[in-house]
Amino acid sequence: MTTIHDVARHAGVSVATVSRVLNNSGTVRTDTRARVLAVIDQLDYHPSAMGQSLRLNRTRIVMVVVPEVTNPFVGEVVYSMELAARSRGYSILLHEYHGDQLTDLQLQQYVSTRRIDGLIFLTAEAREKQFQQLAQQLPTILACEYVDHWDIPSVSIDNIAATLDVMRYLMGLGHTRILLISGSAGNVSARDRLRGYRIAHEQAGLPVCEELLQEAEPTPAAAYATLTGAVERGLDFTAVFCASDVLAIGALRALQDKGLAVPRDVSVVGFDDIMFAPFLNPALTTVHQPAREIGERAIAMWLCAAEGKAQDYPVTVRHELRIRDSCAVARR
Amino acid sequence: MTTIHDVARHAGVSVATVSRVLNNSGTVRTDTRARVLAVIDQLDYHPSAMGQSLRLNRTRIVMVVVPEVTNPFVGEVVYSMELAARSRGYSILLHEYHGDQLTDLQLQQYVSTRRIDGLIFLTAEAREKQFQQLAQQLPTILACEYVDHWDIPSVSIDNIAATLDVMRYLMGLGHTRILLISGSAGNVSARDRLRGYRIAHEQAGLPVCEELLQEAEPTPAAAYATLTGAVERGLDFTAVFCASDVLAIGALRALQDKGLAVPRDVSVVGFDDIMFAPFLNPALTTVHQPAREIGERAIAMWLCAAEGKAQDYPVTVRHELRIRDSCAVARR
DNA sequence: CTGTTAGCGCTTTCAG
DNA sequence: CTGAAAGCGCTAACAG
Repeated sequence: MTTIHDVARHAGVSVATVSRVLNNSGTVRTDTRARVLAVIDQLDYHPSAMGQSLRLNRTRIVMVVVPEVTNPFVGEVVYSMELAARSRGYSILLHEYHGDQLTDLQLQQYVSTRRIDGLIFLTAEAREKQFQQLAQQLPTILACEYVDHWDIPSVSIDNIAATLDVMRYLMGLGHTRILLISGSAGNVSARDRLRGYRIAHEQAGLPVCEELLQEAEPTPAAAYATLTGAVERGLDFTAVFCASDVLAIGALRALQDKGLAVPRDVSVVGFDDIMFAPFLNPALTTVHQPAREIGERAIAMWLCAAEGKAQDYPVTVRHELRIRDSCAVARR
Repeated sequence: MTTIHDVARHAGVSVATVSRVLNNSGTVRTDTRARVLAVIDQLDYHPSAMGQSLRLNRTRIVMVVVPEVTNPFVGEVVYSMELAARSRGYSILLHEYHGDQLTDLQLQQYVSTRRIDGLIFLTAEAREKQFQQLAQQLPTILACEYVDHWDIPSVSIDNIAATLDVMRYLMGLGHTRILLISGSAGNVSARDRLRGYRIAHEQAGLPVCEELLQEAEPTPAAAYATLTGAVERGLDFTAVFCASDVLAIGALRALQDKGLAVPRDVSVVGFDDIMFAPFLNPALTTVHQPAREIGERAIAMWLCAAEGKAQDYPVTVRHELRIRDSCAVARR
């Protein structure tokens, strides 16, 4: 392993000088610099990240805390974060989070041992307290969600407005009994989508029927089970609004298996617009979230926060209801 | 920031002693240990990861190189790797790889600057040379793929056997003109699936019709375009075998949009068995890969390699053809 | 059983 | 413009 000392010795200069040419800091005579550069090249020298980290007290690693990489929407956001971070010399440490205490502890460990320079949360989850505590210790950004009473930089769509778009669209088609399948309640997005659901009913002067509010684990299988159960119980509804496309895929199938045609008998709307949405059968009407943009903005905002610069937040990016083939006029 | 020196001072011992109790190394008198532990607790001391890294020359970070986190199958593998790694005190640094020179360079940088302890490749891609070079420098595992002429620990299903299963199933249903949509050619899995395709034809005494061999980017949209084009050109086939479920989703839709019913007119088979496969319409017949198991085994194997222990490889895990509703007897 | 000490590889102040 | 030296936080060899 060749170190800065080897380079210094071979070039006949001190390590300080090598460091200067490495970092373009201080002043180095042109010919000295050339000599050092030549040796660096010849020895194929690369400065040790650990040495630098210890000295500078930063790792150039930011941890991305996600609820489920397996969800293509999350994957897309993480993907763009990785590219954006890398292009700025940072790396992404991936961390799955499912709201358990052990993970809380592990997260705090990462922070305490200074293994990471900062955090980006893709989920604010139920454990807001824990997250707030972490956010106090390191630069932190919230992506995909927004929490009113928490003063932290965030980038997301307006989840409530998006839900209202969906609800108004559905109500415009004559639907009044809309089944909501949301993710677990701790999730802010789920909360916002529920909130939007209620507001829409209020605005339309319609009562919210609590039995139409269903929760499911974030898998198609769970949504399938939930919806199958609802149909079997004879629950009365003409449309289903799923808090994510992942859920919608299970919902679509459950309805079809129960002999209900989509959209003829029941309309279905998803959320996220994952890459599969337009190719489902029927093509899924859903809320498009600019995943790539969210990822890139989150990284940019994190960098900004890490440099201690002031910035405006929350940042709200544009969503869009993509109308495809899974909704029709209510027949009842 | 509290350091080991603070702890030592407060406990009235030397840093060596603190280090000993921290690492359970050497011998420490019970009461001394208790005193040190108390101070650690009181000061809420956590050893600096950077200090340890520099000293021990390891980061406890392993880089996972993936072709596309956005693919749910890949997501699932990465997910299980993250959990498995974490439970052993390691973290996952995510790195998207698309076969470009810049990324090759960045990967080498990570290795040269000793930012990571090792590598796990989810793709062997075209750039085998580059990967082999990296593998020489750090403990490396290949997951999901197997390369005959490359002596490296790997864990994967038997891609050729799996393809043969698919082909025999399809041929058993009377299909002789089977369209193959594979990912980009550099990909080993794609190569194996193509190889299996050819072997099956040979065994059946059927000629391989080159025009039935199609390539597509790994997105449903690309598969959709490819297949739509094939149908429009009047290409004659009764079944489509997709090298991944992601492709199959696009294929399914393309056929339906062209007025071809699946499976009545055309049969479709996917690969991977992502969580959406059973919920598609029709439910997709596909090859199940044990994603979780692959991820866990890969981490275990990496650890083994990192400790310099000998191990048997390649490890072949079980695949399974999951027959669902997207295939039927050929009508021509 | 415990302390002293020498680094791991790097950056940066301070002198010159 | 350059070098000497201190020190980031830690572990481990060595001495006692």
